[in-house]
Amino acid sequence: MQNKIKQLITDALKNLNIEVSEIVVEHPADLNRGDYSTNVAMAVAKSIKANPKELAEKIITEMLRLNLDNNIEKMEVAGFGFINLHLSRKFFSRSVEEILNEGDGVGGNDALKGKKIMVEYTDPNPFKPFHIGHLMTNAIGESVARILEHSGVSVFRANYQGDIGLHVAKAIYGLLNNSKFQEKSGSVFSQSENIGKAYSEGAGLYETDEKAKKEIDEINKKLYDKSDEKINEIYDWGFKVTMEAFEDLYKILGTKFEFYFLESQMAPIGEEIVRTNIGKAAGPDGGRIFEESDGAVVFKAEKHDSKLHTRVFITSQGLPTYETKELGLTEEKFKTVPDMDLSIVVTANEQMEYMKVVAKSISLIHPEYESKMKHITHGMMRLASGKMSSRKGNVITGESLIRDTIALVTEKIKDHDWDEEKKEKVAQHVGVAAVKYSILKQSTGGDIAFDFEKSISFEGDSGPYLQYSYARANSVIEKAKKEDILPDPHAFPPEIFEVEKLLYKFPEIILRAASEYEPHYIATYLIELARSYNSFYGNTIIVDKKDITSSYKVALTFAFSFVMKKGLYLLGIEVPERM
RNA sequence: GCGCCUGUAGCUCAACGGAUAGAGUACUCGUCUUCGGAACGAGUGAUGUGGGUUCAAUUCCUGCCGGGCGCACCA
Repeated sequence: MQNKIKQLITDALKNLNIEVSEIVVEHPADLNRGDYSTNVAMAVAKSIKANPKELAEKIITEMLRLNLDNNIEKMEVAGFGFINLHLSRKFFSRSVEEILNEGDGVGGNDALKGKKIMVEYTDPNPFKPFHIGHLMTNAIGESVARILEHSGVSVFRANYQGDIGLHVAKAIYGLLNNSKFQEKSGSVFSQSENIGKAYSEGAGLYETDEKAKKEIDEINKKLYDKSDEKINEIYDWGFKVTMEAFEDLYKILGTKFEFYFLESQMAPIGEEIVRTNIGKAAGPDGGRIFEESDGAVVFKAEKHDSKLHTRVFITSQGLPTYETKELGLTEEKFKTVPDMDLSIVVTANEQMEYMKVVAKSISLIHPEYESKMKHITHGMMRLASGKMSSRKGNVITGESLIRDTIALVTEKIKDHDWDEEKKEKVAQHVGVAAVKYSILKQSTGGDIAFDFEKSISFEGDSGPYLQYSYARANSVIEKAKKEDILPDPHAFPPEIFEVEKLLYKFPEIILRAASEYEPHYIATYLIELARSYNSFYGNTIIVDKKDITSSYKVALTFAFSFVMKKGLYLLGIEVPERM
């Protein structure tokens, strides 16, 4: 529709002998102003020395003459010279019909059809707790993946695990130091929780206790060369348990990864790349890629871009750093998926600067990858009471947050007349929705202020509110079935409901979310949509045998439920039929 | 110090350079005869600050003030 309007404006301007380089057609913020608006009159008024309002009138007259389409009801001049277009009743009923025909494919597009994109996200480390940052990364990554898929992309979900390094040694020290953490009788969840505690203890002692620090460094070496039977045994158990616990969580969260990359395996690949590129000249000024400095192998990125800085890739002790592993990972990714169009990595923004340096080094070695790497960063969870730190003991793990929220929902629905299995499922879906929505409702970049009571809401601007609206529409549909009222998009009443003015915008919202990698456009759209449906519901009797337009209202309800279900799916949220 | 990000109602967040800056929450009042009150309706309340560009600036540029992150052998 937008393109049709643009064409109409272009033709009108042509007939008036007015040249415009770019025509902007957008939706007015206020639905009452119209469905589309354009600012062309104001944009060109000055250059052709015309009064914007008069010019707008002229353009409208010309557009009316050219308009043979019955989609546009009327056009008018408003404000300083905006041209507002109102779409016709027929247009809206047709768009409702279209949604009903599309069914599950609603809102989809093939803008990126055939593209292969890998999305790496979540990245929790074995032996460490699954914290809130992982939850944020997971929610954003999963949603971006789904949005891309709905735009025709073949998405490959990847997860990168730090299976080796000092953090593992710290956890193992904690486990050795305190054998109660090695209790193997409980669930995978409680075992991994204990390992998380062991890690915290080890990490704390590493900072404060000289003796412990020495021992941990010792364990770290043994881990690398696998020389200690006992440590190997604990490692194997701990790795398995924490990874299984992550999988349990992924099931609840609705994520399934195709690829798992392990740091320990990326290290030698990256090291090989670094070593073969030491001393090689690169870049316009002939700066080197990697060079030796103080016994370490470094990349002086500032030589290539003044905003970047030097980073160590191989330490003076000969150990590869995270940068090197990332280098190996990137190359491995492009090998794993041949002809990949884009490799996306989602992480917290504290890694932004260092990723730029790594990306620079990669693009010097593989110039063809430069435009195929994309780093999406999100903010940190801020706690009302100050920053989270494991030493202060105020860390809320992502795992416990999810489970606490689900428990809250369970309490809420405990009196429902359902079997336990259904209660558990609904509680999970609603709990996950509450958490995910609170993360996805705002644009990715910024920090999220976290307050359990306030952030995890079930009312108003919340995930459960959206699910509730869906469940409610579902009840309406069931009642219509009982009364034998079939949906009919042609039996429309003269008035146009607000829901309809939002429903047809769904595809363009998805397109925008996909092109900017921003799930929040969908979240804010769904809230607006749910609000309009609830308002419609409150002011209208939808299922009413005496009303000949009832079948249209039922059709509208179907359309709403299709869009809501798909929209929530794109956010990684399931919809319960009842709640 | 340098670089990147950021500053919008009391609080948590929106606004592709456009019109009267939108929601939620909190607070006040109202809706409970239809199909689910996790709801609906109404009210109170905001662009950190000084310049600049533009027909038009929360948005772009710039000075200042405040917050976050990063800046060599951690990840």
